[in-house]
Amino acid sequence: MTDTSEDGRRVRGRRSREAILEQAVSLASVHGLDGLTLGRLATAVGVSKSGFFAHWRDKEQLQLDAIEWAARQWVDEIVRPAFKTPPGVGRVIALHEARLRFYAAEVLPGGCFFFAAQVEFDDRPGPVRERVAKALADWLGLIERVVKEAVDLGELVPDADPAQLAYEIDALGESAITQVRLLGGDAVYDRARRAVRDRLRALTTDPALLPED
Amino acid sequence: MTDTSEDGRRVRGRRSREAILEQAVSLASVHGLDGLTLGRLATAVGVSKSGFFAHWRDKEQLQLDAIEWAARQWVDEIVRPAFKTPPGVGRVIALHEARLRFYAAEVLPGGCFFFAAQVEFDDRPGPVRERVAKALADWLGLIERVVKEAVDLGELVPDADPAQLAYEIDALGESAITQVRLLGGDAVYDRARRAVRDRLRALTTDPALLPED
DNA sequence: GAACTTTAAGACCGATCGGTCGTTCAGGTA
DNA sequence: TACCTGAACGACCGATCGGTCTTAAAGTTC
Repeated sequence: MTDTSEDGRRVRGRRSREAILEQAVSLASVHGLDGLTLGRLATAVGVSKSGFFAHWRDKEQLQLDAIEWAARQWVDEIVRPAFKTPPGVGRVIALHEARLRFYAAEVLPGGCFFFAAQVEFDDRPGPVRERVAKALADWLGLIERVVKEAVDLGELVPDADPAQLAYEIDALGESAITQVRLLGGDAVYDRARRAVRDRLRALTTDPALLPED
Repeated sequence: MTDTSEDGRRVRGRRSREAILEQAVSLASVHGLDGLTLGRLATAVGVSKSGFFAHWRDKEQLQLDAIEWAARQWVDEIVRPAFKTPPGVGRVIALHEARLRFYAAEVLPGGCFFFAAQVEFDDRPGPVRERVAKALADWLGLIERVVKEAVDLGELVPDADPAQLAYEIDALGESAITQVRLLGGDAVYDRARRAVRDRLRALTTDPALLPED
């Protein structure tokens, strides 16, 4: 019996498992990974609380799988679309703006799953924290690589520091979601967009590579 | 009997009230304003749970007062020291770096009280949310005014956009605390510092106003 | 159809949540 | 002394927390 068999029981199980995970990520983006209680999740999905334990050993396992699910979503909705833009400055901008579009589209009711998870677990040791840290490191590493590509292609000046720029681009994108949710106003997204464009404009070898305001 | 009387009972009450608030801000910086449970707080302060209700009607009132306390701390530890630097670009930098010093000094065990509160309450309606939103708006407004001062003094080019810069400076400072806590490494603070210096250097009328790297 | 596996439900557990109650005690007033 | 006020306590409340146990039902294998 292989993993790819079509055992009707396992198919059913996998479906409800995925339905639960999707709801879990949504709920966690609002209430946080800790505020994501089994009771809330159960009623939201329409499943009995004890039914969870057929799929996950305990809440922590559920949290870890929810992170995995959210990471996949992040790649699908942000990284992959942005990578349709060819390497270079354009791809750096595409990555940043794909993130802003993801926020603006309100894919998750709470705005940003990872942001909530980072703030929540940055000082609580354990596997969840480690997984969240890895997600952040991966994301920063990804930006850094895309920036480095642009440098290697000669589209950014050679002494542009990819790690430094990765920090700045992430920071300028991250703040948008909190400010939008707390203070409202579309101006925030414009500022986040403009900030990165201005920053890159100062470092690009050919201003024509950048879109106008 | 005036408010300034020295009724020993009220003096005692005020002292324990302040001791509780201080602990509350510390705990909330770690566990969040919601994870700040009365039981945890009680044992941390060494007070019985029910004793709280002599001072606060309910948990929400305690949360609101904790925010007030944290706001005062923010002013005392960051704004006031930075304002010793005279108006201009120097004060803009002083404000940003005072914040980073506040983080680096680990004044609060959880890093940043307001950051945690913002992420937690950005989508939960109620007075706590409104108070947190006000705190953010005040902080952004403060940066904006300090930037505007620098423009008016001619230290920044006239078309520098204070609101835009306020967004960027806040974002570049905010990200530091999460990254430091989650990934560690002092390089993060250096990046946050350098980011703002570079940004201002591009807009200043006199490079001598800015410190070297 | 019997044996077995997987998903899911219901009843229930001890712990903890925010909060109320009546009481005690220290400090101040008459 | 008698009385009053404010701070703080222990006991207790219903609700909910994460989690366990037993059982039923659906699907697969022989």
